[in-house]
Formats: sequence, structure tokens, C-alpha cells
Amino acid sequence: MKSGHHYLPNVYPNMSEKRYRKVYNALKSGIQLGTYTVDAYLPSENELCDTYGITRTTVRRALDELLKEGFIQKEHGKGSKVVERRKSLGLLSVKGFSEAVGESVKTLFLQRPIEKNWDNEITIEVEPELKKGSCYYFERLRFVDEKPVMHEKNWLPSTGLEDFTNTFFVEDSFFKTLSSRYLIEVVGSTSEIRAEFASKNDAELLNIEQGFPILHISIVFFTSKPKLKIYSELYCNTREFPVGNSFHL
Amino acid sequence: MKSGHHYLPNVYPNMSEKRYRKVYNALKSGIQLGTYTVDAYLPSENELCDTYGITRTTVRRALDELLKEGFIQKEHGKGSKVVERRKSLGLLSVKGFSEAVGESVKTLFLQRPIEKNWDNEITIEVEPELKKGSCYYFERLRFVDEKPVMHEKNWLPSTGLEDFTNTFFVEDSFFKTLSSRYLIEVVGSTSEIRAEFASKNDAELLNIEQGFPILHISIVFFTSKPKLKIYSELYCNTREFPVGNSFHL
DNA sequence: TAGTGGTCTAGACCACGGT
DNA sequence: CCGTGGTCTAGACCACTAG
Repeated sequence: MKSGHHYLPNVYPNMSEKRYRKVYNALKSGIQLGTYTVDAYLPSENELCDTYGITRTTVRRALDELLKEGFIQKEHGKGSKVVERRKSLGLLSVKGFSEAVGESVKTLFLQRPIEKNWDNEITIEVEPELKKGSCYYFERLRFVDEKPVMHEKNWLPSTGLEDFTNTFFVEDSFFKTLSSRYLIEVVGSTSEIRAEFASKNDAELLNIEQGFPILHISIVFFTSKPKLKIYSELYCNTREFPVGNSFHL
Repeated sequence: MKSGHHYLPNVYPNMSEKRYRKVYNALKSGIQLGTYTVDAYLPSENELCDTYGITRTTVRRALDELLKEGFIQKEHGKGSKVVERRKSLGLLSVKGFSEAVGESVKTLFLQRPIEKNWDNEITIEVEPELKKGSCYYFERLRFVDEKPVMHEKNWLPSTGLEDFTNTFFVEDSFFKTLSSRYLIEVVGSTSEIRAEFASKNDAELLNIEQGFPILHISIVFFTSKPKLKIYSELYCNTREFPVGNSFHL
């Protein structure tokens, strides 16, 4: 047939930002930067069509993405509502950590973020390419009800995170900081879990007898920034607070 | 404008199976029943359009569903390929269990499936409504390299699973059996993880000294059958084989 | 070059929520 | 009733894969 009424002029022939991606990014930023707060509704699909001069199919494609990533939830006849994201993530969390947020949860830095060389303490294999550069490292001790429950060590490549060593953490959460300050989201993880005897150091930190069983979790988190992976080694005293994990399709 | 060329006659006005759902179910069954085997390609989107007399949008909607649930993966320019599903599930698995499949993995039933009353040993809360009925229970000891690594107890409501106590497990996998015999899929889980001293019984079963640290995982699995939840208590010796977990958006 | 999936348009009807 | 999201049609062009 003829050359399709218009579709899109060759403004977008090759390598270009897809339209749904543009809407997606705009909305995501709006959520992360607080333009759209939790429980607020995004503009309706038709409004978004007008705003961006695109069809509903494309708008819906963008919203589907946000839905899949847990930023919004849709309500038939009402609209797309912004929700707390973490619920939909299959991330490990100490029971009563982020859920029972705020109350009686504390975090102590044993080492504030610094730039250094990669460690040998990471049990999950780090891609050799990454090891060529340096990394950021920080170490924390996390409390629930004034009791230390998790000793945490984190490594990540020191690339692209503007001024990371001087960044303060939003609500003591590294992930929330990544999201709101750098617009980077965690999109996946792989972990290995072991039961071990507490080392002398961990026993002291977690205030338990040496040789008490602790949970040792090694994780690599994948993010929306292609080369940014986060490596964590967690040591948890689960006597009172088990570690939880949920996932849903 | 006039009443839309045709769209769909009022054959589907209210409450009816959506068209994409029909395609989805057909393809899913095809995968589960072996019509489409792993690594095979599904019919192309255009073929499916013809087969079902629908448009590509609708076909793609069905495929998106299968994609999200991890049944297929798409290859631009080639087609939609059937893949091993578990990879995309955030399910806990003993490293080298299903992955290093077959070789040196064994399973021993300590208790074959029986019908009985609900237990008090389940640490994750069971919905009171479920407890009114009876449940199926089975208990297994699982080996890697001839070494016992996991002691597993499982409970599930005894409703709707035709002849479950006499069912043989496909490839020693309960989930594969659910999928291929009952067309039921695991769609989510919630778990709690603890490090504990091995009990006398578990120490014997797992061939370790009593008081050695083991991983205790309590899980409830959600399935595509609304009221069917599966409760598991796992006791793992992670000295050689850590437990793994992955998830991806 | 043919075929497959990826993106997008323009427009329709249906079902749900609140006024 | 109107507006919002849910489903679907018909057809287009683009980008990738393979013979």
C-alpha cells in the first residue's frame, strides 16, 4: 500500500529512543522525584496520549512497564495509582526491616562509602572486567529493636555514580538512594545462602556467642544500569528476626 | 461512528473468555503436554493470527503473558522459543539440584504422600479456613553426589488433586508433577529463612554432627489454582551446597 | 529477500467507578 | 452519565535472522 498515512516520519528510523520509553522515563522520574507521590494517580491514559501526541497502545506499553516493575497498580475505572515499590520485589529482607519501617530500626556505618580495590571476600564471582577498575565499598550494622541483626558488606563498581562517597542515604536505604538520586532501579538478583558458625568478629558485632549459627547470604544485585552490579555479603542473626523473601509473577 | 466494522459480534459481550486468554491457554497446554518441547519454537505470531482468526496485538498479548511467566523467550527475527521455566522463578533451589540436573541427584521418600490432619510444625501461618479440611503430606530426603543435603516436609490442602497419593513424581519434582499432571503452576512464594543448630533427627538424616548449623527455610508457595497453597519446611546442610535464589523482572 | 518479532497509528466497543 | 482502564481490529513500517 501507500506509505502509511504518516506513522512516524523518518525522525525515528534507526536507533532512537522509543516513544513508550520516553513516556516511561518521564513517569518514572515523576514518581522518583516526588511529582507523583504514593497513592496519587498518574494522568489518565487519554491525557498521556494528548500530552505526548501518541496513541493509547503506546501509552499503555509504558504503563505496562511501570506495572511490571512495581511502580504503579492499575484500578479499572479509576486510574493508575503509584504504590510502594518494594512489595513486588523478590528481595531478601530482614523481617521487620523495611516492612515494620521506621520504628526501632537503626543503621550504623562501620565503614562509610570509600573507593578502594576489589576484595577477595566476595564469594559470588565478580566479572573479571569489573575487577580492573576500583570499587566503592561500605559496611553497615543493622539493628531492630536496638538489637544488632545483620552485618552487611557491599561492593559496587566505582563508575558513573556521581559523588557517591559523599551521598547521604535516603531513609538509611541504599536502594532508595540509588533510585531517587541516580534513577537506578534494582531489577534482579542472584544469591547463595548458607548456615555457618559465627566468626569471632561477627559474634561480637551481632552480640551472640561465637559459634552460634548465623545466616550467610551472598548476593549480586542487577540494576537498570547495565554494568552496575552490587555485591553484598550479609551475616544475619536470625534467632529473633528471620530473613524473609517473597516473589510474585 | 457506526458500530465498528465488526470487531466482535456480541458473541463476547459480557463474561466470556478473552481471546488472548484462549491462545495463552492453548499454548501453555501445548508446552506442558509436550506438544512444544523445550528449545522448540512456537508458531509465529502471524500463524497464530490465522489459526485463531485474531490480530497480532491479541496474539502478542498472549505471548507476553507466557513470557512474563517464564514459559518462553523471544528471539527477534527468529521466533518465540520454549524455555525451561524454573530459571525465571525466584524459587529457592539447592545449588546443583535442578540446575546440575540428573547427574548425582537423588531423592528418597521418608513418607510418601498420605492424607492426614494439618501439623503444628509449620512455622508460617496456615489460613484457618484451610485447616478445617485435611491435607496431603510427604517428606523427602534429597541427595547431591550421594550426600544428603536437604530434608524436606510438605503440606498441601487435599482438595482438587485427583488421586494425588498415588501419583508418581515427574523427574522427582513435585512442581513438574503439578504442572504436567494437573496443569497447575507456582506463581509466587513467601519464605522465612533461619540459621539453626541441627536437631538430633536432622543431624542423623543429613549425616552431620548434632549442633552443626543448618539452614531452616519455611515457605508457602502460591499456585495458579486459587486455593492451593503449598507449605514446606526445609532443613539444609549448606556446607558443600549452598541454597540459591534468583529473580529477574 | 522472505519471514519473524518490535513499535506504532487510528479508532472501536466493553466493563467498572463515581456523580 | 461520563471518564477510566481493558480488549480488540486492521494495517503500517522498522530491525533482526537466515537462506
